[in-house]
Amino acid sequence: MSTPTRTEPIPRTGTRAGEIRDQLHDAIVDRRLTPGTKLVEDEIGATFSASRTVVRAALQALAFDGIVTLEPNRGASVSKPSPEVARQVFDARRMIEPGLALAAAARITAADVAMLEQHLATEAEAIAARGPSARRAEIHASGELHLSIAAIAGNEILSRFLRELVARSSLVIALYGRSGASSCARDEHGRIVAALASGNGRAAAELMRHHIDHIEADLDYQPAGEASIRDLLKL
Amino acid sequence: MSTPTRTEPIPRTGTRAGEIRDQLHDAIVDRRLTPGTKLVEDEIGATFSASRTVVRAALQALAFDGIVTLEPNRGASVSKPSPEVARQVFDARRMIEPGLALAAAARITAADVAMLEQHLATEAEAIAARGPSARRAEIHASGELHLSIAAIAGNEILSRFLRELVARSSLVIALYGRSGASSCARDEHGRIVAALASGNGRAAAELMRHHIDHIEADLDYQPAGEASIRDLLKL
DNA sequence: AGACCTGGTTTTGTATACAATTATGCGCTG
DNA sequence: CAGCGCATAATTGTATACAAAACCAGGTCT
Repeated sequence: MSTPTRTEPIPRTGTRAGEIRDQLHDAIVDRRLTPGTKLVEDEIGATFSASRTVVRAALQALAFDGIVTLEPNRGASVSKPSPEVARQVFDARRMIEPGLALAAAARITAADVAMLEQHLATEAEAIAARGPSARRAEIHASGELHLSIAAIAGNEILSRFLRELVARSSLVIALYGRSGASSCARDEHGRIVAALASGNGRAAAELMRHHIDHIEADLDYQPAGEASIRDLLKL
Repeated sequence: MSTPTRTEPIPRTGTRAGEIRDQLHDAIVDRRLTPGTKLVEDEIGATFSASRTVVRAALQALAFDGIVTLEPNRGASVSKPSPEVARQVFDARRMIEPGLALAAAARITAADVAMLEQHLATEAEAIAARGPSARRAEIHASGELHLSIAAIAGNEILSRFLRELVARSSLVIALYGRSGASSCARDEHGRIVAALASGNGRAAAELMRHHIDHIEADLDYQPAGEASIRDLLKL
């Protein structure tokens, strides 16, 4: 390999696949890698100076999360959730997140409130800024807020579920979103945080439910790609 | 779709690793492999005549489901969920399953009802019979009923979440259960199915919530193993 | 022209080899 | 006889080799 000497800063074993998985995860969630992109094992391995063995482990992990699709003998690619799956993602979020908000309201501390408001500030900053990098930061901050609320609720299993749902949501929005209701969403985020801060769990849960409705309402479940051709011919 | 029972489980990599994963999954869920059991790659490979490569993929998949724990450089073992994790499992089920029952009631067909009643019959049969094999069948049937209700609700993502939660529940019950409230549970299963069959979603959801409460009430969250020694010394 | 074979190329699936790490057993010492 | 090192065995982490499958391009036949 390219490392004849043992000067590696972090030679931690077992962390290599996790590193690659996280990098790919971030790249997919903030849309540097868009749905449908082929993920060739050799390329990724070359990029991260790792063997296919560890790359495969990383891809498998992402496949479990549903954001990468593995087709036998055909390799991995960034998932393209169907409209049906997209609906299921938001149904699942509607089922989980209001309850999570309710639980969070019962356990939230002053430090938690400060952290959430920090997230809001970061998000506002990203929204105000221009450029694709700011868009990525916005997506990241928005997801982070939802995940932070889940973390406050204190259930790691549900947090993990939500992590998957948030990641899949990003793919769904990339495919079916019609731009710009983000500012609306940010305002809703503020209200949710306010409700949580005042300990009003019921209100937070209700706001969260509406928030998810609004996000989904901004989508246009027209199948992308080949189906759009078919639809165009019909019109 | 008003799908039958067919819920495709989890993304499959090859077919080989999936086979091993499913076999191990079943073995863990119906307690032929108990919490803490070491899972050595070579042994499993020899058992299934497969190389360590595929075995590792299978173990990784099970680790992602939370029923196998992977410690770096130390290998895999059947998970021993802590009382804390156990509580989180049931909290998560309380958050998901009543809503799933509600959704199922709105979509259930006559064929679905017949299938659920078939499950009830199988379960009753297993309960009546003696021996460890019957116990395994009982556990299996009980889990299958919950998963079938999820399948009727028609959300594959939530079905997968519940699949994980049911599997983890089996580990939790193996560790902290104090035997025999199963018959009680079966009765509750019958009532839930009846509510679903009559289209009474609210009732089904409420019954489901209580059912989960009852399952958890039968647990004794005393840490097994070393902690019990400590407790014994204190008494 | 279009469908269809066909060879070479790419990419994945699986096994295996070797290095790194952890577990184990045994003799030694006090 | 308990405790401690140290050599050795087991086991995991990672890279690589090779076979099978899919992909691609060009040429042939109808």
